[in-house]
Amino acid sequence: MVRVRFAPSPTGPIHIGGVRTALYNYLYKLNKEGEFVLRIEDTDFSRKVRGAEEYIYDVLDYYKIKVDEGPREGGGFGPYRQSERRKIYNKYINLLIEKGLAYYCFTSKEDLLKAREKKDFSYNSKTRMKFKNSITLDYEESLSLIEKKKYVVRLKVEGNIQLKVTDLLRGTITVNSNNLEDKILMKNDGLPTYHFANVVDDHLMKITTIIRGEEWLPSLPIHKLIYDGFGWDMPSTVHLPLILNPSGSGKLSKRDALQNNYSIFPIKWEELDGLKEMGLLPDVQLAYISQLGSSFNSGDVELDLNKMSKKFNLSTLQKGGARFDFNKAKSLNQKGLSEINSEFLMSDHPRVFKKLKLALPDRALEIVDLIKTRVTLLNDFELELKTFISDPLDFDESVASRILNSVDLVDLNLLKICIRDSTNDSIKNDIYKISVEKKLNFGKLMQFLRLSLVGNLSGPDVFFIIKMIGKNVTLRRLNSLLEKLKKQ
RNA sequence: GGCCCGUUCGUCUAUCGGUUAGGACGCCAGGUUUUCAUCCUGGAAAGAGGGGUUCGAUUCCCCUACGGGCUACCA
Repeated sequence: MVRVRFAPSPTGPIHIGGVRTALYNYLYKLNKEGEFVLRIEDTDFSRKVRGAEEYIYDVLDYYKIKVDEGPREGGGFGPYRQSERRKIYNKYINLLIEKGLAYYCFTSKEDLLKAREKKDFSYNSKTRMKFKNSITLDYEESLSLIEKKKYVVRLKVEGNIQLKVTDLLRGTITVNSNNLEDKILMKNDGLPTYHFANVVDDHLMKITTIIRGEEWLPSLPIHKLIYDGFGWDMPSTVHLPLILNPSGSGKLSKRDALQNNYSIFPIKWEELDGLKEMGLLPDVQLAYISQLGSSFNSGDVELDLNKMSKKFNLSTLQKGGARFDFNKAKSLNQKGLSEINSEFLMSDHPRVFKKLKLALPDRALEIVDLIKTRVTLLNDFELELKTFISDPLDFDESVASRILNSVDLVDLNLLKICIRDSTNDSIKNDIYKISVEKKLNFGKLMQFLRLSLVGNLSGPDVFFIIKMIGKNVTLRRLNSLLEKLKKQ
């Protein structure tokens, strides 16, 4: 049974890098018919942000990623918030200390800071003898310091050992333990650091495959040492390439997004708009994100999670970092919108279509059916739909004068009669007939008609608009423009 | 600085020793259309550099360069 986990820390809104990690874990779980665990890694009290855990759940809900076990769902391996697992960590850290694989360290933060002023300082097998810890101090002294609770627990890393770790994506990596530190496992506040909590939890929660970001790769040897210390098997790991800023310089950042008018967040966080607010469909977001760092969903892009999971395969993963490209996401959105069922679209996004439904309840569906092929973002509907909801407020004057240069205002009045006396199906022919009879430019007549209906020269098919808004409204708009021009 | 991971069109990617190095987005040109958009057709566009190994390297190895990550009592 494959068990995967998504283990974010609630230190702020998760961004699409986190979403991709969640997505790949979820797809892998679906593909292998396994289980998906959500674990909240909240061991850093000072960085904890209110609402961040709710945001994680909101985002998973939004994308329809279903959690099998987690803080809200429960499960047989809880609690699923690390802050609620202190007892467990205490038990296991003691085990490690008893085995002589970890030790108490009494060096203050200040002394540590001082030691770091020396270049290339590392707290390791060579330097640990220079500090106060349960290895250098005698038993009595250590005990009294431990009782004062002013200690951390460090992993005892033996020097000069060639360590081998294997990553499913990156193969075997060899590191000499001289390059490793005696990492802190338990902090002064009695909570574990990431390295320790992570290993203990993944083992206890029976995680079989760890899929996470590449930023964790350097600490893999430390984790390996902890697993070995306990005599536990290490889960398989996959370290995903990072998602980079569009410019390619560095990890995805909020600042870059803000400056370049895109978003790295799924949904609104405080004042920050997410991709949702920018008008991207959730499944399009996911499909796009799925392409960053892998090829399983390129070509005929799959938007459905279940179908996506059928294609998902670890062997399609890429090793190099991938830049985020908002324009490509937009293009995918345009395709997604043109293919989506209009009824679903309207019921999923009621706010976008509220005014239209009010104005033309019987025709809204038909209008959306057409307009959805013309827009890129959900937000574009507002502009495109305006024509069907209300009369244009003003007209492009330069276009009007250009038309009047070649067609007389009196002749333009013929359009009114034409529309009044025609049926929906015959309008086009009738206008064409007039243009021939009166030797008028058909194109110019059309331009004028469009100008009166829309206010400028772009927009959907004129006759579609007329059919939707009806003859009365059409004549009203036509009249309004004619009157306006007559006065000039 | 040290350690680790990477590097194919501008971008996301295909290629698992022999290909005219393929696709997608973007870009350019043309076509369809009453306009804009869509849509269709075509085009320009890539193996970081240098050494090996091999009959043959984008593919395997080494070096260099460049990029990224880590280097907290943060995750």
